[in-house]
Amino acid sequence: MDRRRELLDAAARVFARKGFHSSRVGDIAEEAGVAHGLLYHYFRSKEEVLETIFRETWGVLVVETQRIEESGAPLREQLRRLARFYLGSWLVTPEAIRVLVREIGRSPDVGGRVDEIRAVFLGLTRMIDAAKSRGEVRADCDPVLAAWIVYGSLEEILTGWVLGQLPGEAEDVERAVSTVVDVTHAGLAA
Amino acid sequence: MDRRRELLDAAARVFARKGFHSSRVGDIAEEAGVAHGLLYHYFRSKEEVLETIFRETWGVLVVETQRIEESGAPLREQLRRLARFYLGSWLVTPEAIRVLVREIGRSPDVGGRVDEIRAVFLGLTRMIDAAKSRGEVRADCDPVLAAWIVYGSLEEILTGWVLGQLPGEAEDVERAVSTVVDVTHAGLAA
Amino acid sequence: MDRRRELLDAAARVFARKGFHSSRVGDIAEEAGVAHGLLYHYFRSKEEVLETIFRETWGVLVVETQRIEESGAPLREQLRRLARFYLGSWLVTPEAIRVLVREIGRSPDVGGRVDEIRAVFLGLTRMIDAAKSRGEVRADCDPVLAAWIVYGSLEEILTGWVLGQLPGEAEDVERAVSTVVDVTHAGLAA
Amino acid sequence: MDRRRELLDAAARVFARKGFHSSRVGDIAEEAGVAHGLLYHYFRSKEEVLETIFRETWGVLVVETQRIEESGAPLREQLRRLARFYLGSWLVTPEAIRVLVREIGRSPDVGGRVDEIRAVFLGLTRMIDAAKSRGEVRADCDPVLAAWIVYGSLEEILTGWVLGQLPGEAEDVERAVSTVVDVTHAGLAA
DNA sequence: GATGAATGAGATTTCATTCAT
DNA sequence: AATGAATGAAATCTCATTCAT
Repeated sequence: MDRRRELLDAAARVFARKGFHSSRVGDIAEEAGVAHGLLYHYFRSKEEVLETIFRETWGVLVVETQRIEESGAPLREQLRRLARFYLGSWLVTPEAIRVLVREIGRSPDVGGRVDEIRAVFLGLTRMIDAAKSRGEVRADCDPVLAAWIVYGSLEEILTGWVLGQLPGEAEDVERAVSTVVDVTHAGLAA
Repeated sequence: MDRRRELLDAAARVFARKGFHSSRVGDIAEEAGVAHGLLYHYFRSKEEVLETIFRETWGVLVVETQRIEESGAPLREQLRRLARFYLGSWLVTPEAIRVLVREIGRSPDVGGRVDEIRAVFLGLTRMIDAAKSRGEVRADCDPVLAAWIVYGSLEEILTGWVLGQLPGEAEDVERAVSTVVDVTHAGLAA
Repeated sequence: MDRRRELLDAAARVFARKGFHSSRVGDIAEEAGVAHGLLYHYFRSKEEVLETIFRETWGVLVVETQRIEESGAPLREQLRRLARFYLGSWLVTPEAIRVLVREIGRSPDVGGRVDEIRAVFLGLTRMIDAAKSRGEVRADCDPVLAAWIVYGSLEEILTGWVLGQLPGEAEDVERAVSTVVDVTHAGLAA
Repeated sequence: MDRRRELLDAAARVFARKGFHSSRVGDIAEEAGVAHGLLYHYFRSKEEVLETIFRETWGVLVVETQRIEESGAPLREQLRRLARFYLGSWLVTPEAIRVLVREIGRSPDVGGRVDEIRAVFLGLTRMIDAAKSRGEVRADCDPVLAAWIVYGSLEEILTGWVLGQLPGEAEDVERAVSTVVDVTHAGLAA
């Protein structure tokens, strides 16, 4: 009954399947089982649909990253929570994640989104920097590069799932969380 | 005088600037200083141009990965050479890298490209596995996931440069190589 | 208000005027007073428009031929009805006739159309053959060749009208019917 | 060695196979085994190639028709010679014939060719009219329509061969000649 | 004569978006 | 709210023709 919601979910599925540019507005409407004109009651454009998916999905991530940062837990614990949240979302909303991975941050017009993406990176960087101050991280480690490495590890595994190159069942997710945390933490640790 | 080459380079520049989908065939031709019809003398379609850029750029990476694998050097050394080659390509052919980073996995038919990508992953996986046999890597470490983590770290840093979010001058590249090698090797090491 | 119909009729007029290959999709749309994009709402391609005109026009001829065959009337009567229907269509839908006469066998894929054409030929052949059994037709006459001759006579006269080489007013049509029937029937008769 | 000849023959074959509009200049050149640019040494345009084939092939027909007319032979004999020449050419230059049948007289721009086509019709009409004066043809028979009927019979049989719908071996040709002559002569005879 | 790279007008087709119903 | 016919800008691709070599 919430047509807006249905359209968003349908769009996520379609974008996930074919990519944003190759997805027609008609495909989304068909997936949602409505006439394509209806999409324009709820969104100004196809672009806005993507934008909305991005903000909804990414927004949650931003909030959670902040929460983790503010917890002040040890880095290893923070990494675990971040990895669990990020990779775990694959099980909850795989399509939205797929869209994020494929379309966002790679698109030539990241434009308006860049700040929100940066927020996550900054949070992660600050976590690592703080851990460094606490002596949990090697002194010669650049927190900025480290943040990119951690994030890249997470994103690549998501990509593997997205592209069907890595097994992405529930137990695989748990194993991936452990591995990423083990490797990155050991890699950064003093 | 090698018009095919000129068109390919022009296309890389244009794709890098505006993305594949937003680039018109006319843009490529204009960049190359020829009539757009000529592009169809050398390529069957705009898609084939992208495909060619992809194969060319990725091809050298495949070859180099093989070479590194066959060298049988210690894992740390192998990682260093891989990181140096991969990240170093940013200084050599930034446009092609930009195109690769942006377009891989965004077109509806990643299909054709996946095989060559997989070749690199398999090589990396085998390197880590071999190192594990030699006792250089922790026993509880899954080489497949580890390969994805290493690759993800590299690609994310490239993405940072592509998006202008990370400084990507020559000295930054060298530092990035060191950091990635330090972190991933320490993360994997026994 | 039946836009599909309007487009079909407009296309017939345009094709009749300039031939299929020289007609642009825009010409058809303009003739129908709509935007050219609308044509693709109703047809998959310009080719499909021609195909549809062909099938519609030829379809009634197939049906009528069958009806005439099943009537079991004497050959002369059958020839008269066939000629009247076939040549008479020049007065009813001259544009469609023009298109048929001009385009049949000129496009690279006559293939799809050949079956329906054959149906008429087979019907005509069977009529002549049956008449032969009844002793109305000379024993040494090959019904297949005879059918081609009859059909050729009809089509050539239509061609004459299409090309403006033969007068094609209502009374000319009636005279043509008589002449074709007289000549072919006398030619075949025992 | 006569490149011009080779190109003309190649063009006839290609036009016959795919129709004039669907034939590319490159197809003709490839068929002739030369570079496509060479065609423009011998002909001003693709159109001129068709024009040339038309004139060469049709020219012979015009001359022969005249000769037959001037022979003053009985109508039956004239019809036989005409049919033999016209249908017989299928065995000699089937491609050229195919082109004539498919492209000429049906094309929306018969323009310049109309006079030469008319010449054959006029000749045939005069033959029938003369025969009528000699009492060989029914008094109520319109020679103009009769000429179109005769010509249509011949052309349709050629079309049958062209489209592969009628068997067109040497003996079939002879049979077709007899049948057409028998039918049309009996049809016209007093 | 012979080649084929180069041109560019022009045609088809797609598809996001609008809007009357 | 919901529909889908209608629009038209824009993009890809084709191919006859030219011309330097």
